[in-house]
Amino acid sequence: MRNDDRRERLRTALIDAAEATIAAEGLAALKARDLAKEVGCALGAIYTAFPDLDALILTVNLRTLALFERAITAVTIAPPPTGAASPAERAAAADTLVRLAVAYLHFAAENPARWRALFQHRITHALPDWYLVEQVRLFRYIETPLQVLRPGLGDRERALLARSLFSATHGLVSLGLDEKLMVLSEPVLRGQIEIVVGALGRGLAEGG
Amino acid sequence: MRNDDRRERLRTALIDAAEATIAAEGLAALKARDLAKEVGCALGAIYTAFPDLDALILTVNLRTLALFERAITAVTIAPPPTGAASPAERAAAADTLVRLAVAYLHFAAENPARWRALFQHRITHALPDWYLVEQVRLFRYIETPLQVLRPGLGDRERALLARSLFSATHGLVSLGLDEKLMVLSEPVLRGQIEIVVGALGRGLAEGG
DNA sequence: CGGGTTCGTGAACGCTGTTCACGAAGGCAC
DNA sequence: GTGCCTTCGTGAACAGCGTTCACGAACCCG
Repeated sequence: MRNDDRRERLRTALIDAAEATIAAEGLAALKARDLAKEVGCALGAIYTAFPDLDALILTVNLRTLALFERAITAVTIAPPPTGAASPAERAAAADTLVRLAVAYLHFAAENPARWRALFQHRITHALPDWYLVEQVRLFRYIETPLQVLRPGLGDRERALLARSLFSATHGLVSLGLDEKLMVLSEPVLRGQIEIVVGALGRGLAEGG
Repeated sequence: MRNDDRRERLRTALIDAAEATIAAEGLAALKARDLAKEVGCALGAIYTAFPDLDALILTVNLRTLALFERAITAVTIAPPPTGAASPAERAAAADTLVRLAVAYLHFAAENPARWRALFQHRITHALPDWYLVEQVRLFRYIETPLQVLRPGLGDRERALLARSLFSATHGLVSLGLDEKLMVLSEPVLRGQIEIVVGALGRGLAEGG
């Protein structure tokens, strides 16, 4: 249908424009009227492509997650071989955790507005499934080295610990870059992450 | 002066009403018109007592910080004696870090709306000095056990590490309680905090 | 009691996201 | 091609927000 084509064109045009605005000026600068003007459609047309601006923002955030994944695939390790890991393999796994955390910091520092939109955005409705699936998938990057470091953990415990490790790292990056509590330069913050995540890896490896 | 008295009455009435609203319904429910109706003043009168709602919110947040301090004084340890700490003292310091983190979680879980207002609030202007001073003061609760655990650290490094430890804990609590990433019950989250902060303490104590 | 100053008042402003009656445009039967 | 029906974008309008400001009341002082 010609109509569906136009709808799809409008959708992508809106996503592109919203992404550009968020990346350049932040989530707070995203206004419905500006958006309509940029893509050359009427104000109400936005709401034929998305139920509300929240849904549009969520779609932009999905793109950000895809961008982020491309940034961390470089520091990933292979899935663990069956059987006990050697001390060297354990050390490599701990090191991967640190590299992942540093990669997270680096992405946040390089794409501050995009990255902030991921969390600054306050949800009213429940998150859609396709967004949650993406989150779960990304956590595997943490679970893999964790499986080497703590092979005794069950699937649920490992998934939970992976989320906790991410949360801790996110706290470091979030408060370190945001001007609310402190503003740290990226090198200083990287040092802190290496210290904290490094200590975490050591502590997790030794503590039973 | 009679006028100054009324201004002061208005100020405290506004803070009280704002605090009650934030505690009961969250920061998003705080509206200028509702506030004026509750304290029985005109809409414009709010702006004779505070430059804008942000300043009022910040004052409420200061009260929250005071509340929080009362909640953590119970788990504090005495300032470290000069000289090297015994292994038992080091273990006690590591344990204090865990207890502080758990106390932070507990406070956040008990006062969710108040606590969220501390961070949900997006700043436009720079934070006022009296607010920053309060923040610095509260960080000493973390720095004290840290000084026992890592006596070799300089003042700046210790202050930085204290902020990093707080940031990591805040990440755990923030993402664990907020429904964005996951919703964990307080006991489960407490377990995660004990695991992560415990591992952090061990890793920091051993790693030079 | 008059005159000057100070202060609260609330209608109004500018901005927001979202809606909806309307008119234009597309598709279809004849 | 023509008439009709449906379908869809349009943008004025709505409800709500924080903030402002001319105005009138209330106060202080001589």
